[in-house]
Amino acid sequence: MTIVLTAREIRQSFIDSFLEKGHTFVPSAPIVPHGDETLLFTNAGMNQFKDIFVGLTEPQWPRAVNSQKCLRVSGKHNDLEEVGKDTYHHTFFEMLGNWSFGDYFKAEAIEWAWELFTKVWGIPAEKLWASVFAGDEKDGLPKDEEAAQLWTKVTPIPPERVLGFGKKDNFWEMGDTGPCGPCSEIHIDLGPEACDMKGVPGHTCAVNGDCARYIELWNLVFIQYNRQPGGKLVPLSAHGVDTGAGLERIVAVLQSKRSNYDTDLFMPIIDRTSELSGHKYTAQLGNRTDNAFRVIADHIRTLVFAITDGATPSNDGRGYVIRRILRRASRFGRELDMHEPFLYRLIPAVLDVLGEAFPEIKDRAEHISTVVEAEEASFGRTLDRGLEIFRGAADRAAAAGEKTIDGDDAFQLYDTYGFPLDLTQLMAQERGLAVDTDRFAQLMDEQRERARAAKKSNALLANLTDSELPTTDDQPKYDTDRCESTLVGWIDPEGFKKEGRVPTDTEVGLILDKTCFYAEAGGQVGDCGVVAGDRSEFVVETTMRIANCVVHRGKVASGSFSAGQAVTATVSKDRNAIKKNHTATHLLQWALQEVLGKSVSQQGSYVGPDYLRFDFTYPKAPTKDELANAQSLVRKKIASDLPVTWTVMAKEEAQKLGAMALFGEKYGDEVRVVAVGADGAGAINEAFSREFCGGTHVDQLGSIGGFKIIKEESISAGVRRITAMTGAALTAHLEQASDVVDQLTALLQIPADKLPERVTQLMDDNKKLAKELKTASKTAGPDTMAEARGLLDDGEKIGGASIIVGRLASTSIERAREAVDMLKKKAGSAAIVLGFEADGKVVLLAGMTDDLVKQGLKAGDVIREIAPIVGGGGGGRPQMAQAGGKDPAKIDDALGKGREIIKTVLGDS
RNA sequence: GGGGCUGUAGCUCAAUUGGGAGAGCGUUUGUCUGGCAGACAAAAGGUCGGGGGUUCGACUCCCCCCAGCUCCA
Repeated sequence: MTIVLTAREIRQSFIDSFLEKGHTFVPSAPIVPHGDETLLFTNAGMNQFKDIFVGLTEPQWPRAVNSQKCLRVSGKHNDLEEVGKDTYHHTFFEMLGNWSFGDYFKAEAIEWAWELFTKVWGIPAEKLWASVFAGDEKDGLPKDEEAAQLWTKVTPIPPERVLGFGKKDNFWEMGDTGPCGPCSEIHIDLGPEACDMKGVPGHTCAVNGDCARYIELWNLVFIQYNRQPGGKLVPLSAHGVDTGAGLERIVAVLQSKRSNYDTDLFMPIIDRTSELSGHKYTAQLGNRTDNAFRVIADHIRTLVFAITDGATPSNDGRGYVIRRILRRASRFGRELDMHEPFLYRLIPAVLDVLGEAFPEIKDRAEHISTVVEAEEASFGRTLDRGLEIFRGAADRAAAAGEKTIDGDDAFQLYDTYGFPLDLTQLMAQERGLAVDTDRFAQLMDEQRERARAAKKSNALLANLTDSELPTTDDQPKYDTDRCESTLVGWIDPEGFKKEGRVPTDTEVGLILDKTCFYAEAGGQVGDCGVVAGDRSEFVVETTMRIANCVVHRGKVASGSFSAGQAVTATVSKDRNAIKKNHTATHLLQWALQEVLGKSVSQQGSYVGPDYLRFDFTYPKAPTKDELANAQSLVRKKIASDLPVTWTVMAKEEAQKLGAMALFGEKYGDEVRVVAVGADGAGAINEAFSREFCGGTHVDQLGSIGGFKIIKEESISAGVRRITAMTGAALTAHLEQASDVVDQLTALLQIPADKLPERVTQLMDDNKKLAKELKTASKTAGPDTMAEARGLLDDGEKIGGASIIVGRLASTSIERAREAVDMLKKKAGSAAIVLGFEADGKVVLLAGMTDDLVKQGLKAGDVIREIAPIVGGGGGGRPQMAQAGGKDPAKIDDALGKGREIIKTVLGDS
């Protein structure tokens, strides 16, 4: 009898078996790579080791083993569209891997992989096949004979089951440049019955033969080359091993399941979906509802992990990818007749499956749920609006007698209103219409092209893939803001350099052997300041870190620089303000947790010289009182003037002390802990606030000076942002505010505390007066109505129509218009042109009753003719038109002309 | 980073080529019915997102900014 291992046991046995072989377990890096803007999400096990393979940094361990959380939703590896259609594509998956950094190579990698498969997991050896790289002429690479021979030497596999394949299958590259090498894969033969291409003409089951009978289980990559920007391959001196085995697939094989979705990694989620929707999952491919089950199960896993690690749905970057995945899942929920938010109700099922291996998702459960539910609701609104617009487009197509909906309409629906194309097609189909998808695709390409054309790269850092950057000693940043150092080299758009000179006015990134500048990290901005040589000066605008190298970015202000030169690095005075803000940020987080509870956890922060910003998870808006309490707690601590200390300790130890870490941030084995309220590193357990933090801080809380929350707002569902100020910036801010108050009290001659009341009263009074004025002006002043009646009495007649043309005393446009209306009513049939002067300008009004309009006499025409006479222009509708002008002396001329036109038109008819 | 759309009464939205800021719902008051549901009538409620510009005149046209939605990267 065979024992079926659970996914949890399989993951653990992989790790254990490599621990026994001298590997160090390295926990999964966050799925959202915080420091790396070139990568949206962690998409391969090797991401966190990239710097090691590229040679930017030294490995901490010769061998490592891990289970990496991976997301494949964008860029080179994008599996989003494939999910659900088959049994094995996922957006989120775990990659099991063992690693050698210049340590063991092909022989051990092959032998240990075989041992794990056949001995530990008991996969029958006769079902396994191996593949090796068969060489590539274009790259001038020979067949990987070494690997081919090792297979038969270190494992009992017969030579006929070791096959060679080309670059596509057996040469692995991370990107266009960088470390790469041939790889060797282990495939399993699941037997003829597993083939899903039976009956396809010309199909024969084979390794890499596209059917489900032979599937790849493990990829062993032998890193031995570096691909340079021109495409040239250079052998690496230090070899490495990078292996990757998708946990989901391994679990399916070991649990004898046809599909990854049938394993205990997915079934609990699918079962829950089934409960919620009332639909049954039948594990069929090509079935609409089963497809939906798979998509939903896959996507909710992705959402849980991405949101835990700090991504949040938004309209650009990572957040946008998250939003799209959520919407896709929500959309597929409709296939299962779920129209209300449901995804958030699947989260507990995901926690049950993966919460033990990745405890961080449990800690964030409430936050994930808030975010997901809010976003589902928002998508519901988007769909509703889209439905309206779709109706319009479909009606238009139907009215024009078309059988297809315009590609432009479908695109607009998608591009502007976020209405999915497949939904548009589905709904079109229901109305017997098709969608012009060719046109849609064309518009999509145009949009892509526009975006590409607008893209500009960060030129300074464009060519660093190959550079071996020196390590900078930046320990002085914690002790001093001025230090002596030596210029090691610099980075310009061509890459890292140490030969030649950097002349005046050039923008580069200087690299020193030692620096007191703080490189941007953990929310704290990079320092600015000056790097000075004997007769030269470099102004540092910001400081950043690439691997272990600190780059001072800025411009040569005078003289020139060359490598080897002695320099003095001086950090700007802003540093003091930054320190105050950073320590205050820690106090704020502590105070918020005191007041709002433990659901407050840091989501991000900004610490600059002018102000600080702290983003944290919290499901609703804190009340005024809660904010005031938090603020007062912070101030009390500042007044207490307790000391701030820091120390470096093992990560486990720090965690035991309860030090707070940023969710989704990656930390090394040794961490720096900043403790507030402890006197010296030995007393760190006495501190009331302990945080993992590499930033710079004040020594005593008292020096922060003051603290004030300036603003509290929501930045997305479940995430709040507090902006606050300290020190000199706060003083300046308050100074400015108090100046305004002083001016107002002087102006209104009342005490400051009465200001709001008085201003409200003034506003009310003003409104009242404006209204009174409006009614008063109807009765006061010249009696426009009477004047108008006078004009009517004096007016001549043509046919039955009164011709009323005349000048009024200065009045308002409104009253004059009312007079025109009155005249029309009174005369029954009338052609009216009135003019008057107001504020040195001219206003002309014309009005025609409908019967005259029918005869061709239009107010607009008349007004357009006569307006130029008073130096203006005008227009309007046939019944009523209006003009303005600058020359009051010509009013009578204009009126005369108006009379003439009216007579001409009416006389002719 | 680059496009598209939207911003008008408490809410949902109208306003022809630039020329009277409106509707429905809601609110308040009054009337009707024994009370409620409701019906009828009246009223209140607007920096037309903000700032420039063009024009005699801008909700409307142009430019900039802000906010929301949405697509591409």
